Amino acid sequence: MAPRTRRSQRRTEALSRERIVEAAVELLDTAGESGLTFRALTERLATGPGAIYWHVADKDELLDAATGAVVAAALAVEPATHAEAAELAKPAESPDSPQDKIRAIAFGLFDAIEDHPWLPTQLALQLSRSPWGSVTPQIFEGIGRQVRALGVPEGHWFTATSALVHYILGATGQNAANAANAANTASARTLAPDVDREEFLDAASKAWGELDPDDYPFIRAVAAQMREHDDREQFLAGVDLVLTGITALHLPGEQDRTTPPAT
Amino acid sequence: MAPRTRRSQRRTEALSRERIVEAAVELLDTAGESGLTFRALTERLATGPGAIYWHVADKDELLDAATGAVVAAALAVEPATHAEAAELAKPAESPDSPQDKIRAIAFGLFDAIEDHPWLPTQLALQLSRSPWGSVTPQIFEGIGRQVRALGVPEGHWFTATSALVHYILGATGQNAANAANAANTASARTLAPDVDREEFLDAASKAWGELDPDDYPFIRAVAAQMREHDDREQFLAGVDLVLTGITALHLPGEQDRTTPPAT
DNA sequence: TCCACTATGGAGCGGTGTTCCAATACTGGA
DNA sequence: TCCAGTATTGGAACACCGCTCCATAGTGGA
Repeated sequence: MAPRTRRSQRRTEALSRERIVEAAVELLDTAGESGLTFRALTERLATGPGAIYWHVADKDELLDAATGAVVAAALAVEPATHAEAAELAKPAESPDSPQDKIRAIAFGLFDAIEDHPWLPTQLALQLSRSPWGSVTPQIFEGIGRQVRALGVPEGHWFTATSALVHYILGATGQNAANAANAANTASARTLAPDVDREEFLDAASKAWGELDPDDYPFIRAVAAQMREHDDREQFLAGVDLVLTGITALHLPGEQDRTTPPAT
Repeated sequence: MAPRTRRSQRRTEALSRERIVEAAVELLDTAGESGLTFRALTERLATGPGAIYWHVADKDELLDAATGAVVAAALAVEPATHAEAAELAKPAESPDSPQDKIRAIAFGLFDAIEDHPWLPTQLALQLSRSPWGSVTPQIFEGIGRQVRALGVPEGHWFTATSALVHYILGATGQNAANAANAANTASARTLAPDVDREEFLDAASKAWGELDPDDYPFIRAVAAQMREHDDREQFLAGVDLVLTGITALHLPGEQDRTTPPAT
């Protein structure tokens, strides 16, 4: 059982589930997924494993909680923060449209991986391990409300929402690797603009380019675009693609409100 | 280094990377992800860890190889095997259309999780860990060729293919949990039709239905559909949704060839 | 004052991935 | 045919992990 009431102060700040989760997130951020260890955690919190296990059942549960906390923070950001990206692509569209809100959620998660490179892996794990956990529903709910607001008929809510969520989580995950590289060196947003990100993409697209041309003609063909693409733009294009599918399929009267044919 | 030439027979079948990967897949299938242990592997192959490490660098590399082998097998199945599902939804469409081939690939992977419940987790992990590995390109290439065949302009190949691949892998993953349950009891295809699958979905949708109605109104609303939906049908609907987005966005002249407005 | 209960920290257990190394199987050349 | 020398093997040992168990300390109520 967990502590029920808050008690008087101790010499050191009392241990709590929140403090543990917070420490776990920091460890994940600074030391990577393999850095989150009960040993490291006990050292950081100046306690023993037993104390931690009184607040948390499992390492899995701890990972769940850490992921949930980060996702909640990412979803709680002011939607306007990410409006730039949305307006970047559709200046003519109402800024409060469900489409824009979906894009805002998507970018909220997309941007969260910059500080938390371990996020996509955990999201993917929890999606395929326990979809009914505490974190997947957060995302599903956020996207789903906007799908409903779009006017999608109720019978298709699940499919439409799933398509969006899966794309967002998948694409976010694919971009995790480079983000991890960028984050490992110095503060991410500084000038020195991703020297090793280039290096990394070089290696990746080189690896793809070196695949057997007979077996992988398509991949070799897109390897070039891979190197030049802008992550956020590409990501947004994918979200809009799914949005287009939803509106074209379920809102026959409103195709014009979605992305016009690309240039 | 790996063995270069095949040698004469030994008393026991010579150890080889193939034999190791094969054993790993069997262990994963029968004992789950936690069942793949170097100890279990050495016992099954009647050897020591050192011998295995001469053929395989890492446990990660072993998992990669196992995943790659299973994916290759799944993609190699006769496309007609899964045509049923495609025709189920669009009897009027040419059976060899790129759309149908994409659906066939999707169902190939979808069906593979029945025998290999660990697949989606590994796919998700490798997608977010090393997208340039040996398994992601296989899927990307297969889907990408059909995207190209659809007539999508080259500049959008990457986005369109990504959207499809991410949806397929994500949705496959989400369905992994129930499949795992179904597989754990007796042979999967037998009569006794998923007693515990129902049980499982009950628990899942019940858990969703019990979420705080104030925080999760949307999820509670779809929890009902969740229980009744047919996995394959739902999965197909998602694939078609993305396909519709692709054609509507990039092939303005051919919307009529894709899914008509649902009933 | 005593007691039941919450909460803590540490010793230690079983198990894991991995390394290291001595011993063996095998090969090509003398 | 024998003999280096390399390719391959099996097993002991290591460092580390998640986790359990337990003796103990703090706390509030009777």
